[in-house]
Amino acid sequence: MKKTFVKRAEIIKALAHPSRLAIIDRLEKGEACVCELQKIVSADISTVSKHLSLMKKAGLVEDRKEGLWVYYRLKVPCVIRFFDCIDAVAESGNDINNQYATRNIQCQSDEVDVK
Amino acid sequence: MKKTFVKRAEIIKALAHPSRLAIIDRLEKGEACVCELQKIVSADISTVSKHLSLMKKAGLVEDRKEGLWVYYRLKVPCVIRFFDCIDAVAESGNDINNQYATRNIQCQSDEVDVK
DNA sequence: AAACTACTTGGCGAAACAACCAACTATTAA
DNA sequence: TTAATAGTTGGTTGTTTCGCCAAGTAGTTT
Repeated sequence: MKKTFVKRAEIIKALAHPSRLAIIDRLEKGEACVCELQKIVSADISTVSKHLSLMKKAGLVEDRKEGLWVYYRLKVPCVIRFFDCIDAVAESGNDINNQYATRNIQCQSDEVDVK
Repeated sequence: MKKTFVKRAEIIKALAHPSRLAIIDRLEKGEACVCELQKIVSADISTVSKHLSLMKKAGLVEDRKEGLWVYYRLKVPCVIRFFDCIDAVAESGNDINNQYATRNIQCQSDEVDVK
């Protein structure tokens, strides 16, 4: 398995959780302390902390300590842009006549499977 | 937890595996039968089949049967574009002095250059 | 100093995931 | 009809992930 795919999967896995996506969504607006993020995902603070250290390890966020608080922020904000595409996947879920004129596949769209 | 995040996580999870990323990479070039994809990921064909049905369930791919073969293709090709960003995360991984001026958001880091 | 707050880490049980093998369906070929 | 090929599905086993609790660290306040 090519190393690139392993590395990519590692990072994508760090995105693949509702709470972590909610955290990222919040961080798009700027940095936040763990205590604030906890309120957003409403889980135990230790759980939130683990989500954050996982994302930090993956390179998605960085942190900064100030007094009693630890502030997290997005490290590579481009991830946000991706959600439009992900939402498009979600949308296409029920769309049977979904044609992607884009190069993609020279598929005969009459073969679209019916669920 | 907002429903959007759950749905997004479901789709992103379907991307979060090296073999599945390798498959998507291949499908960018056009549809392929399971037998071809198996060669690429070199796993048992049943394993590959399960990866595919998982991605199909998530709405990432569609299939088409022809004779003895089942051809899979990307359903929403935009996912491919995301990998540039993911690779940027990978690149930034060891960069300790990666400052996004606190607010990090307005930064044009979307332009972060890869490879 | 002790008490308090914000956070991290270790550990545990439950659930989800991954990969294989075996058995099955479906189509084609002999 | 029998055999062969392509793929899917069920079952098992081992691994990873998740979320909580309990305990620990590190600053802050009194």
